[in-house]
Amino acid sequence: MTPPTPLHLSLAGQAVDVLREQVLTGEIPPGSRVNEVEVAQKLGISRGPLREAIRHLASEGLLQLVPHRGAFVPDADTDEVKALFELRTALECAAAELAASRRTDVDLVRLHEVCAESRRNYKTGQPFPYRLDLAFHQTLIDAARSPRIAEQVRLVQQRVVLLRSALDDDPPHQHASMDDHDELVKAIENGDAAKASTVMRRHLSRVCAQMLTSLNR
Amino acid sequence: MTPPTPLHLSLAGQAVDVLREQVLTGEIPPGSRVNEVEVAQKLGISRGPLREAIRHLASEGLLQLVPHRGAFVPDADTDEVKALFELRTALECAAAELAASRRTDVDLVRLHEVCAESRRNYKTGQPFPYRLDLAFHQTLIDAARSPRIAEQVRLVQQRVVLLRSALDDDPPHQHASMDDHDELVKAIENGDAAKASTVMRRHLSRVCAQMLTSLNR
DNA sequence: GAACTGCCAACTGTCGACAGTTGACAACGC
DNA sequence: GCGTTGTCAACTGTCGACAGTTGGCAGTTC
Repeated sequence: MTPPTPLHLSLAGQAVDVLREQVLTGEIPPGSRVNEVEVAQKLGISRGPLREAIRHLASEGLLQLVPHRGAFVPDADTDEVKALFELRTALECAAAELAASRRTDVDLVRLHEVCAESRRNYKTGQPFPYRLDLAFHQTLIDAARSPRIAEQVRLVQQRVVLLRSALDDDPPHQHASMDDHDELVKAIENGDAAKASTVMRRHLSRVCAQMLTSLNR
Repeated sequence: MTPPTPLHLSLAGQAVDVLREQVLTGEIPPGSRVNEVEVAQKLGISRGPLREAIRHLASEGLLQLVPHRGAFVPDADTDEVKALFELRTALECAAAELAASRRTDVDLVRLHEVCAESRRNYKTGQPFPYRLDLAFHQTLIDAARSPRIAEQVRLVQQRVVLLRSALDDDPPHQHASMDDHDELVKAIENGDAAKASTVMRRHLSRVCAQMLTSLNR
């Protein structure tokens, strides 16, 4: 039981969750417009809370607001991918450095576990699920113990997911990614911040390059 | 006259500007609450646009939302300062590296000019104005030519300004800061990304330490 | 006197309606 | 035919009012 728990999310909060899901899964495709009255009716709420939800998602970069025109799902674009990965690199390299000096034994166990699951999945011959890639980076971020950096990384990763859905990207090259991840864990385990940062940079640069290839075809 | 110019910022947009100013200058002091009806009346608008403005500022970190209680100006707090400067260091070090490899001659002129103005100000014996410090960092960020990083840096610096107003911080040590800035410009001029990053890290760590001292007294 | 209970005012969350703007299409002039 | 102008429907921006929640205060009980 949760006695005085306001598990009662506001309508705006619920709308944020639903809309975010629909945007990230591509249910609302990139480039399309979000009609306030239409969506509000569909969700069974009035325009007020929905507007708040839209503005919130816009602040996360999942929607673009145009005055008097409405909200649009941003489309993939080369410059945006580059700019986003420059930000992601700055954040995640810093996180990798911090993780190397702050990680606990529990963090290491978790990191190894994610890597192990990736290898198990690899043996099945199935494609590398984004879920596992995200899980790895999430675990690493947590090990860095820097709430503000973690917050920003989460937002950036969210936008990367959106970009992927926009350009139906191939799944990441599992073998290369797995090796990068393993090397990262090793560096973090050894407390080698410089190495961790270098590996992370190489890893992200590879992922970015792949997305740019997907974009230009 | 501005014929078809939509220089006509929406009421919500105007409210954002006014409120941001009031929060950053401490006119609405840290810890205090923003009453929707009261402020809306004062601004001569209804609660709708004001709510949007409040939510927007909350997404920038200048206000904290508490369900069913309202919006509060966040108060200074040691952990928050540390976490914020970890984020700022990650972003500005990356920016310094990028600036070292991307800066144009015009960028260098601008950077030198800001440094020169700081030295001129120093000779007058007046305290180091935040304006000059901000101008330097802003110029450096522009030279990095990374829009997403620039955007985040601006948000972080804004929160630093808020923290300063919260703990009526001493102005930065002009001499040390000026030296740091000069060294940074030199590294950027030489295209030495590693050096630029190192100097920036030292600079920010010094500024952070000073803020923490101000906080504990 | 301390703890509990029930009320109350203040405020936020939500709604429906009106006003202003935009983009598109049709009518018009050349 | 092509550019211009006028009109209109659709949509966003804004408003005022109602409903639900919160924290505090008075009253009650032990």
